[in-house]
Amino acid sequence: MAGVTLKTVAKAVGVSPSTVSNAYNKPDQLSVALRERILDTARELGYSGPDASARALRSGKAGAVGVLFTDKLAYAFSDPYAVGFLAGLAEVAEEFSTSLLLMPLSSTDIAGGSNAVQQAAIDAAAIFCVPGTHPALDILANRGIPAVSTDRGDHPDLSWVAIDEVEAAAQLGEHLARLGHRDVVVLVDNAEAAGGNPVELSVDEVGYTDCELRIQGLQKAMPDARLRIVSGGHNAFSSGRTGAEWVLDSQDRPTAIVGLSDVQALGALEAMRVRGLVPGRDLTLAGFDDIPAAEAAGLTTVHQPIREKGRAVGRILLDPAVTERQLLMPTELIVRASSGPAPKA
Amino acid sequence: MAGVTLKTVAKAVGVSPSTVSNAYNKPDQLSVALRERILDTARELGYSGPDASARALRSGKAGAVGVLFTDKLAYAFSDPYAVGFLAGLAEVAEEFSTSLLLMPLSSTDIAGGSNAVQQAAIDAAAIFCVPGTHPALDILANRGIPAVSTDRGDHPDLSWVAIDEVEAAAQLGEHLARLGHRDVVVLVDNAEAAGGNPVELSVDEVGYTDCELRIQGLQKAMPDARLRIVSGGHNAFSSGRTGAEWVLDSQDRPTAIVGLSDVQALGALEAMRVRGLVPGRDLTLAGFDDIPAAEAAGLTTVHQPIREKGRAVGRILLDPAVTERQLLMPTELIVRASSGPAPKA
DNA sequence: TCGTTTTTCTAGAACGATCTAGAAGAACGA
DNA sequence: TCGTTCTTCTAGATCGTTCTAGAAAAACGA
Repeated sequence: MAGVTLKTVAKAVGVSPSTVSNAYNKPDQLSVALRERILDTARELGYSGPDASARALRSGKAGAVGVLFTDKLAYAFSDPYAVGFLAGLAEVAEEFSTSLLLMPLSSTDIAGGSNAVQQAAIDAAAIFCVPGTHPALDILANRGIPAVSTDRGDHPDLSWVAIDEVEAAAQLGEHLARLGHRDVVVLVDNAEAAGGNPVELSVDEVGYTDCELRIQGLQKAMPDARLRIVSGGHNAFSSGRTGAEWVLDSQDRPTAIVGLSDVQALGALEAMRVRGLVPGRDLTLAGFDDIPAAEAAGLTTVHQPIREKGRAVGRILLDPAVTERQLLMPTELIVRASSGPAPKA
Repeated sequence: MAGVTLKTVAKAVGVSPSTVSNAYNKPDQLSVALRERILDTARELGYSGPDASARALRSGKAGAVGVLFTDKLAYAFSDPYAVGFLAGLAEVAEEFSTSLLLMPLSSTDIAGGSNAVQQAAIDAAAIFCVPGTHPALDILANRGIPAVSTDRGDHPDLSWVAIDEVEAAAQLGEHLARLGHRDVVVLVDNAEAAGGNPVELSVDEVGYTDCELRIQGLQKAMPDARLRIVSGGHNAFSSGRTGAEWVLDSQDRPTAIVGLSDVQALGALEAMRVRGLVPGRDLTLAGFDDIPAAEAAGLTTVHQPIREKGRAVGRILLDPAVTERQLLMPTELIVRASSGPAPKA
């Protein structure tokens, strides 16, 4: 059973290895009768088709697309937004009989040679919310692996499927400004704040391109407002709650809180609920992404077509017919009950 | 940049290919000075480390674990239960610097040689809710790839991390029986019912082992009850709704509906809501899995430690120190507002 | 009938690494 | 000084395929 290779089968049937290979890969290159004889013999010998690694080596195709997430892989699954992206990508991957390789991005061994991004046998890569400065991106570029990012990069030859972050956030900012808000706290994802101790950051410390741009958009739309940036940790429900708790319990409460992701905003919602604060009346709360739970919670947020984003990335990576390399997706401000007029001072 | 291999670097430095290989993989096999010289030269030449496929071929290690889901990969992401499993698995994979390979299981080309299960370069596989009869499992066995399933199989040497499906369902059945229910519809995942046309099935037609066992458990706990099995399609919110609609609009309404997954039960909840039916009062509704949304919806369900299940599978696959090959996880009946006494006839 | 095309199959060289065994030289102890 | 051990490095085989180029046989057209 072990050690059965193409050669073994070839010898057993009495043909050349090439022919056995063709029996699997190019059925029209040999007679039907011979092909069947080969496949039968293979079955008998317990040969289960050409070895994946060898095939990948020789043909230069791995049959897999890598997926890069920031931070912990396990974290990615806690955000329905990320999961939606994955679902869209998986749809296209499935269509092209390609597997998805989820790679851990543990920053510890990025410098050394033994990290997943180096090791991975992939034909292309989808980059989801990874800062443009991350070393893994250099490694990919170095390996010559085509990649599509969910952030617009600076390089004109970079591929991406993104939204106009600034404009999207500006829409939300205008909405808040119109409601009279001039004191806003923005909840962001930030690794340094991990461990349950919320911190206030300057714009430069944010780290993620998309977050920076969204903050820019808010500022642009509400130039007179005071914007404070707060992080309760990684992008997660609990971080949103922790961050919001810190803000709500401080002396200096804002009139509105904006979560740069819905999961964070929903965490903040929980913090408000515990304190008996009604969103939209006592304090305005808004999110970003428009995940399914946002609708149920009545959360004002910015909708982005996440699943379609995943599909588009997949198509750019896998479909040779698709030539468009940079795609801007539409966004839409969804106003729900969680936002209301700022209380008169 | 292209075509730079170990050999190129070796020639440039003036050493043998083996030494360059060692510079990457066995740093203690050569002097520090030489190693640095090699790595520097590699950087200069634009060599980005040993090729993944070649390494995999020669060393026999792919650095990836395959994940098999039933049905469409994209579907898997729509169930928080599946996502939770994935998150647990990812946690452990991350720990071992191993990637996760999500493989599409399109049943069409399983017979032919060109499917993902054949192609995939993986060291091991996690099998999530795949019927024991699925051809992909044979392929894996044939390839000699160790696998851990989330269903208890018949073979004593098969690895699994599972729950006692019969017992778990029996707990729920007892609860329903105690409430006086004797007419129950069970909503199941079934591909044949796809397309929005709900069907009633016999036990033999269900297909999924876990579903069959759960039905057995219900029957065992409520021997006098009439159990009807209905499917609205794949395991998803919409199928649960469709199936429930069909049941609710029929002449022959049951007093209780059990979704064999929470997403289906929540879909049924939606169907009830639209019809003005209050769960727990007009009709009892119960689910299975206890996903986060179940709590918010007040759904009676059977809790299973899904994330821990994922972790356990990961450890069996990756941690050589773990010798336990079969693990039974605990379950717990969670009674919430959606279940109540059956109306007196 | 004879050249030409088509079908069917093969030899042998890649693909890019890692492994096994062992050689050359340095370091060591007595 | 000599044998022994340790460090550092290398030659060459090997992993299991697929690819390129072309040969042999069969089918075809005039």
